[in-house]
Amino acid sequence: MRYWLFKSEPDTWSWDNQQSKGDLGEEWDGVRNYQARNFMREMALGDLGFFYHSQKQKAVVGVVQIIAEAHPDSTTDDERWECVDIKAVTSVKTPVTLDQIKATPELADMVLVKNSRLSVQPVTKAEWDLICHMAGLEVLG
DNA sequence: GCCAACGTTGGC
DNA sequence: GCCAACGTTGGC
Repeated sequence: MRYWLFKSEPDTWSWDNQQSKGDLGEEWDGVRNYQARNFMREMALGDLGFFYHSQKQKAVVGVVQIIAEAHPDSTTDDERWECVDIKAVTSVKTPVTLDQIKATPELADMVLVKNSRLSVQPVTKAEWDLICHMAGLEVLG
């Protein structure tokens, strides 16, 4: 079991949008970055991830699960680009903001902090557990 | 709205 | 294979 973080601009695709898809989930399409794509190729069915709102809110707002491993991105004919499907699992009780993450020494090495432009990124088990705790969630996975 | 950081593209 | 130019992202 590995852990991930998916970043989205809420104006483009929000947590509400994601939740409205229910258990059917949705393709995490549109990624045009090799690093992000490579992480998606590493994802396994059942892996969990955080759903992060960039821009205005800048906070972890939900938990998602991988429901389909990497496959061609239906929004392009360019076969380089692949994506996974994810579904919403649960909303956080309390959003965990970027400010909080930055202010937490144990989270200072997160990719979210170190490489703020990467839209799909790995999260360590320790980071996962701590953020779940900060979000008011039972630790999942 | 600005700008820094970063990734990609294309010419050489 | 290098590097300048360009486009995009995301925090501020």
